[in-house]
This record gives sequence, C-alpha cells and structure tokens, in this order.
Amino acid sequence: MARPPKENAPITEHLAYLLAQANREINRQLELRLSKEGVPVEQWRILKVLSDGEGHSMGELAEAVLLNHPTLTKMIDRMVSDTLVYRVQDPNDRRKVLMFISDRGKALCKKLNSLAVDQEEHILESYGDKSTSELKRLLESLIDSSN
Amino acid sequence: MARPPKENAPITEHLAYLLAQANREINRQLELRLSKEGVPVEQWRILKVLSDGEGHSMGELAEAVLLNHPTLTKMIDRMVSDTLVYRVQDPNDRRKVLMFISDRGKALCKKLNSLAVDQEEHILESYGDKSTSELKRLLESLIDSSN
DNA sequence: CTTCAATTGTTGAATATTCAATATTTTCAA
DNA sequence: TTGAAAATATTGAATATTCAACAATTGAAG
Repeated sequence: MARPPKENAPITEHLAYLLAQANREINRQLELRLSKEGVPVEQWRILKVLSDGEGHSMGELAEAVLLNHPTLTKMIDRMVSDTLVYRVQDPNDRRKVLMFISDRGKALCKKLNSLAVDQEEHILESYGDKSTSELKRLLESLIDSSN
Repeated sequence: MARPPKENAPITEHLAYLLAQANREINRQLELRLSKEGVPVEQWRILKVLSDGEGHSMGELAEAVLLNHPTLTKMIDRMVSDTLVYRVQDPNDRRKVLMFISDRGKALCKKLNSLAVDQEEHILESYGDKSTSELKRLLESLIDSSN
C-alpha cells in the first residue's frame, strides 16, 4: 500500500518534483531540436493547435497551449508580425478573436512536426516502447483525475 | 509495438505535451497550498534540499532545484533577506559559496513539508496508490534514461 | 427595454528570468 | 613557477511573464 512521502523525505520522492524534472529534461531536448528553426516550444504548440484550420479563440488557445492570457496575447503579436497566424474578429461574438494559421505557418509547422517526431523516436529508442506508452497512459489519467 | 505520433497527430499525443500539462496542473495545486505560507515552490525546494544541514554550493543547488544559476542567485538573495538561508564561503575552494538553512528556514520548511504531504495524500486518494507509485517509477526511469 | 454583472481580450507597470559579460579562484601544462 | 584555461558565482541589460486595471461586448434579471 503506497504512502505519501514522509515529511523529511528527500524532494526526489515527491511526484511534483519528478514531474518537474522530467518535464524540464524532455522540454530541453525538444527546445534544442526546434531551435534549428528558431522557434520556441510554445509557438510550435500554437501552430499545431491551429493547424486543424479552424478558428480558435484566445481563451481556448491559452488553455490548449498552457499559457495564460496576457502571455499568449504577446506571443501571438509576434507571430502575427512573422505572418505565421492572423486574427479575425468572431462574427458571432464580437468580444472574441478567432486565430487562424497562415500558409507560411502551415509550412513551418510541418517542419517542426518532423523535428518533434524525431525526438519521440529518440525517446522510444532509449526509453522503450512499453514504458513510453504506459507513461503516456498514466499521465493522461493523472490529468483527468485532476479536473 | 509503439510508434511515435504521426506528423499530423494532435499535440495531446506527444509525451512532451503530456508532461508539460501534468506538471502544470500538479504544480498549480502545490503552489496553491504553499501560498498559505506565501512561499513559491522553488523556495520550498531550496529549503528542502538544504534541510539536510549540509552546505550546498550554488551550482549543486541550481541543479537540484531545477533553476539556472542567475535565477537561483537572485532568489537566494531574497531568501537571505528573509533570513531563511545564509551564505558561507567554502574554505576549501574559495570560488564556491556554501548555502546553509537557518533555524527560521527549518521552521518554515517543516510547515511547508506538511502542506506538500497533504497534496500527495490528496493525489493518492483521487488517482490511486497503484497508479501513483507506477507513475513515479516510470518518471524516475525516464529521467535516468535521459542522461 | 435598461441596467448591471459576467465574459473576453488587451495593455502597462511591476516583477522575474535569461543571456552575455565579468570577477575571482583554482587547475594544470609547459 | 608561471600563465592560460576551466570552474564558480554574480551582475546588468535585454527579454519575458505576470498582475491588476481596463475596454468592449454579451447575457440576463428586473
């Protein structure tokens, strides 16, 4: 029967710490690959979400790409300058802004996807198929149970 | 046999994204608890690492608490002002600074530990003993395989 | 209808983080 | 022993993030 860590347990026994550590490491590797195109991880996420071709509101996007609103606004400003995405006011609710991906954005996203898949292949090799899919399953379930 | 996500797979199938999402969620919960004492998660980590009573160099600490050097230096500055920790020059290598936890820091750390254990108990309840320990095992192993 | 609260997104100031440069000390090869 | 390279920590400027306040629009109760 599992117990929570004792009060004086080392920090490495805490789930919060293990998640932070793993996230940092994997993120660093991904960052390294994406830097080949000079794009931060968050922008790849944005492009990926928008690449369904649908319009997504800022709130929806912020949730999906794990950024809070003001940070997203400013990152989108940059991406608009780079003509990777564009804004359209939602005709059904004029408080909202719908974000779309441009052709240039789609082209870039394609390259980034390939770099990201490279990384996952690398993880599969060193970490193993079984562990990877089991870890993904457990993470999904943890996220579910936290809502 | 597991495959990496396809190029056009949704972002939610990427390990990097699932880790980021889980980390964000768990971290947010922990943050919420620790905010009762007005302490950011990183400071709890620092106090916890130092609470072995040994002196730890800045580089060692930075590695352990997942912060890069300049960020750590500035956070330590604040904690020194709050008299939670103090600096001592390493007599064996005068390039190094050894960090120690103060009595006040120990007292605070104790309260924080209890809040953190509360959280893990809460996770155990909603997520399950089995899943939690299996997830920890897989995360440790992922971290290992990334070095 | 009208008004007031809630929702959505942006802005500006305050804060925090990062990058590059620096200072100090140690290591080590010549 | 000396001088150059490496290791360690800090600093300051540039950048990014966050918080609180704001503006615009919608929803909904009276």
